[in-house]
Amino acid sequence: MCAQLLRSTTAYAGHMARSSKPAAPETGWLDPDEMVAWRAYIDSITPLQHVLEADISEFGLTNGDYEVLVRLSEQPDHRLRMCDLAARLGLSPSGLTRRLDGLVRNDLVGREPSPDDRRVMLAVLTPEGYALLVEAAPHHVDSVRRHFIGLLTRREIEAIGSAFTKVRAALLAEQDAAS
Amino acid sequence: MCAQLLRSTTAYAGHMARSSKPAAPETGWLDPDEMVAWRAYIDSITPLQHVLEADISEFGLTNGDYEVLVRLSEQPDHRLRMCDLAARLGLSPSGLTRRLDGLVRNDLVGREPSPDDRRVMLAVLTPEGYALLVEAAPHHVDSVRRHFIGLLTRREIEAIGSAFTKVRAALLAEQDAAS
DNA sequence: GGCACTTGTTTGCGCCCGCAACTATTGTAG
DNA sequence: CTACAATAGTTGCGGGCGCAAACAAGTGCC
Repeated sequence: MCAQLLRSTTAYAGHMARSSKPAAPETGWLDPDEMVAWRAYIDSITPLQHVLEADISEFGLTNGDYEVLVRLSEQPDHRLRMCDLAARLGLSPSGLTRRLDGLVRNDLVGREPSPDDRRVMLAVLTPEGYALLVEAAPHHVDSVRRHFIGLLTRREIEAIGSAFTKVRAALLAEQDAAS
Repeated sequence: MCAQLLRSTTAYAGHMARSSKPAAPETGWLDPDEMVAWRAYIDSITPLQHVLEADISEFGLTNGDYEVLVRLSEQPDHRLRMCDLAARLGLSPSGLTRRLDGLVRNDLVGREPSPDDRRVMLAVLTPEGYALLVEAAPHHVDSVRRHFIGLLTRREIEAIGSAFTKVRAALLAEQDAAS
């Protein structure tokens, strides 16, 4: 419980001993509430991904595979340019190529050249892929509820929604600015 | 914005068309608030890890390396059994072995056999490792504040703290029960 | 004390994925 | 029209990491 604070104060004390300035550049160290939030978040995300992965593996999918199917299913024509799909998944171009390789092997996704631009390949959800998504989605949602959403109060859910919406927007703005 | 809902309703409609039952097994689909929270969270964690990784790379560290140094620094004697360290990091035994390989090569961490149990190796923070942590920590905290904590209200910080504390506790209890 | 059983760590293998290099188009000047 | 830049995608390479097997060492039971 207070290990998080010990952690920070340990390094902080060391920093204090070596630094001539009284505190960090401009923002300062995390206060107890901030530290609790950050540590709980950091300690949760990895195991949370792991349990979701374990649950979805029942359908022969990885978390990443599932996310591909979801993104394609969101499109009216069930297809998406590789680069757009990569951006939505936060994946590098090469990473997306390999991931699609696996899905294409299993006939869950197809590749087709775009008629508009001969550079682009479209990833297209196959009927099999859509059927598998439809089958897996309720179980996935159930898994999310059991391990995450279902543990929270309405107030916490709303706060997480507004908080991470801001975080996501800031990250998107930052990477847009970098381009 | 409403893509999250479209996403879910798309798959949900497909499921409805194929299922004879009126809804998911017992819990049901995510309502709008829950969906916003889940999607914002899922869309944030990967890019958030990426920016933190980019910031910490200034010190020649990966996020995972940094976490090793932190966990060791939390211990009074700056050492930890491999298996305990692996558990704290959510890493498999083999994963931890390789990660330590890198840190040992850079003299940030040392290995020493435990005097109590000749099976166990202790990972020990070297003076260089501790010095690097002390140097990097304020910048890391600043990065966390700029990309995450600093964007949130006090209410959101408290809610995230209590929410993920519960999530983490449930995940730990679950994996303890599995052993 | 000996023999099974558990625990702690490392290694072989394979998968995932990012980076840099390369190819194929398309867009833009001149 | 041609040359150069920008964009889309794939491939070679290397690093990170999980799983299963191997091995070492401790524990329990007779």
